[in-house]
Amino acid sequence: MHNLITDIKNTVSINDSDLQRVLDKFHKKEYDKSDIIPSYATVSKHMKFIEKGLVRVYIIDNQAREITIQIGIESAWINDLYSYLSDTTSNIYLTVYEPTTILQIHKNDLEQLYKEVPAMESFSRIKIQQSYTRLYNRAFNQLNKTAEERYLEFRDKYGYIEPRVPQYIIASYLNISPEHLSKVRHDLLKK
Amino acid sequence: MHNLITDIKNTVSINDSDLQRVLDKFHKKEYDKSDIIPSYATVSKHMKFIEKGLVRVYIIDNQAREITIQIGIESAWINDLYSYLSDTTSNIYLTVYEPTTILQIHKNDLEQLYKEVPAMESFSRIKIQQSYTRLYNRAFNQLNKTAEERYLEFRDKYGYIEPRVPQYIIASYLNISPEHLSKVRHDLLKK
DNA sequence: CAAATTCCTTAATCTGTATTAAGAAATCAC
DNA sequence: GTGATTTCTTAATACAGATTAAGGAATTTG
Repeated sequence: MHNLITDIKNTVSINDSDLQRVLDKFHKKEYDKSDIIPSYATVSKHMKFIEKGLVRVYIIDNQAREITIQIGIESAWINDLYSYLSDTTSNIYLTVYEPTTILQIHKNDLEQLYKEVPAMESFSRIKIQQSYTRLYNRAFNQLNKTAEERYLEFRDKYGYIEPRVPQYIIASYLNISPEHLSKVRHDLLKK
Repeated sequence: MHNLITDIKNTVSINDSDLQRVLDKFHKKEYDKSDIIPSYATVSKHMKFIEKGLVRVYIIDNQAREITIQIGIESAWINDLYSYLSDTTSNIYLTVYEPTTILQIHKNDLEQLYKEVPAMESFSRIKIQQSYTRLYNRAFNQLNKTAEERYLEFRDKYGYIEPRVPQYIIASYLNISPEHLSKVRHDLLKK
């Protein structure tokens, strides 16, 4: 649980006994490459932390195209926060691209912890804020950028993820066709 | 403060003395049509509630185009939540389209209230969650829709706002050119 | 290691929406 | 109410990126 402990300690200050109480509520789940983590059509009831591995979060739009929302690796939280927060059915798919260890906590347990360990209420608020700001950046900073600019920004921020997933998944994260990403990369080489 | 009281009571349960304590921390600001509410290049320190009126929230992109993020009317919260949450300088402009009454609370006062009035911590969490889900919907549900579909969805959800602002502002909210919105509307009439 | 499958590239064509331009309609200010 | 300003419409042209198609490269599987 090394990465989880680091993540909590980096986010809030918490003493060791409280931390232990929190960790006790997490459950480990192991997945293999190509596994699907159940999410679609269910109501999300867990906050999920990637202790190790790589998971893609995506939706399928009304033209049957996959749009990648997040490519999560070690120390990322993945979840359909929308479903989790609003108790609605999830539209999100989660698939595993590397052997992956998930540590997850049930919403009920987390909400119980808010009462027992005040730092955790803070923790959740901060995590939701981070999700908000990340989504905001993605939605608006990329609204006025070309495919090439978006790709360069992605490489800049998340370049270390690039070699770990097929290129068409990067394309679907950038919301461009795989063919166009291929062209963008080709054109960049000539510059 | 009628709309604010209603909004708080609709969001959390709170007794009258606590409510009064909360209301005491809000300050009233009046603006006229065409006024600019200071925001750009400052760090947002207030949660702002529109008691009455209409305010447009927008950014200016790197091609000097305005992109409308939110068109807020009575009972809407408007803010650069990104700036407010992350203590960074705001990129957002706020302009007033009708005589407007804003009720605002300072971040310090609100955080103080979290300690004195627990319902307010809940209140903030719920409001941030709502912002998140709204942004999510806008970012992803509209990603795979044509301009026409987005316009129809807008009219469906926020049609009552349409007559209160110029059409080119709706266009910039939908992220299309005013000319194209004009065409979309024209084509819809023929259907 | 061969065959199958998945992934990537190239190139031609197509499409939705932007841009430019200009005039018409509506609204505002004196 | 008239002129000035703002907003909306129409239409021609331009362009970023999608789609389609097909072949090549890489990776996986038996």
